[in-house]
Amino acid sequence: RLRKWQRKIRISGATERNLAFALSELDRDSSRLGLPRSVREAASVVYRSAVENKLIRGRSIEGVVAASLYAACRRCNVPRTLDEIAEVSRVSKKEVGRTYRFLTRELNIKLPPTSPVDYVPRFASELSLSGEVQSKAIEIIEKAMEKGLTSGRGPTGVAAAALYIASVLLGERKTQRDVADIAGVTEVTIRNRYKELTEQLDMGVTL
Amino acid sequence: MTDVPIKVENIVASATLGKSIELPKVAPALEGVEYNLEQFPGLVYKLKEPKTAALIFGSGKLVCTGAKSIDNSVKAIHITVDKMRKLDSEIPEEFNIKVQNIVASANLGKTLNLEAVALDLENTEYEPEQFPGLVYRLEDPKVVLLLFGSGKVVCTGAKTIDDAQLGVEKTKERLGELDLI
DNA sequence: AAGTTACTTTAAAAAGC
DNA sequence: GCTTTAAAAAGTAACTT
Repeated sequence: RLRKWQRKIRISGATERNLAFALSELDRDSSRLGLPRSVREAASVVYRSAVENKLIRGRSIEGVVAASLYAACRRCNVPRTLDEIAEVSRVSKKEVGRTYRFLTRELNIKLPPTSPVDYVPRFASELSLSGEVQSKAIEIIEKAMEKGLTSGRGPTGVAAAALYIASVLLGERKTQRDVADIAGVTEVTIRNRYKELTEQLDMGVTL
Repeated sequence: MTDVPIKVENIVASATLGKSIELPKVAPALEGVEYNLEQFPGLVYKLKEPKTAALIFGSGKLVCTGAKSIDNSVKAIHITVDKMRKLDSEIPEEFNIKVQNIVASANLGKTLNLEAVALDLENTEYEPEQFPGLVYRLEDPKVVLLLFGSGKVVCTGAKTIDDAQLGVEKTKERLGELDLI
């Protein structure tokens, strides 16, 4: 009986140690990404439920933490790309994506695909663009979504092109290079989305 | 009358020769064969006609990929095994071949709003940040489809051409039921 | 800016790490 | 899970020219 009791203590000790490690890992990743405490909290909730449902087996704590954070960012509408999550954590993009799918499936978390709209505030502020430009960009994105111009396209590329167009329209022009760097896409992608949006939506050629 | 023509793009088939094989012994019969046993346990032999690639193992099992028809897959396997037999007459003339996977493409004819499909269609995964296609898992037939905004589709996982065809048709039917096409 | 190549996803088998 | 093969879909990336 004593042996059993000792094992229990040892196990719970390990459990607590793992949780402490996971939370410190979460803090590290979150601060590197400049995420608010609310998102960090949401991520810890996802992580804890993953532990409760014994979903850590066969997976690294770092990976589950990274995937929980990725999911929390999406749910809180302040998305980070898999590349950004992979950069700050010590988990590969592939592993984060795979663990994310596993967690959402096992925990019945259904998140709609990331909307380009959710990237607008962050990109705009990093580019020092006004609220008017942000509103215009969001308006462009919503029209694009209605016309099915976003199916299959990367959300960051769509957000970047919309911001670029809005910045030109409202006289706060930014270069494609600056927008591309902030959004983490290439200028070619911005150009492709830009052409598609200006041609298939209203907008006269504003180049 | 859904009648969506599908195009078989790739066939994966395996064969069991029924006798273990000394890879170094038969390798000389296969021109251009590649083998890095440290990297992968099988020989890699690429045939030009039918354009296929075969993976040959010491256990006497073989995998053939790349054929665009079952006939060509079977043909490629026989051509490859016949060459091997020139250096190992013990290899039987007859052996079993099994189609393991069929990849086919098709066009549904109408564009799809993937975000809408993702919301209403069951068993889907759609992550445009990673891949432009929406993944749809059908249970019967047990195949997986990749749906694109253009209306083009890829069906994989089928063991028979009929299942690939049925998979595409059921998908189109389901999309119609949900008013997504 | 156009072209080319290449990687993302899906399935499946093989032998072994 | 990984390694290796082939092939399509469409988007994006990285090099060349």
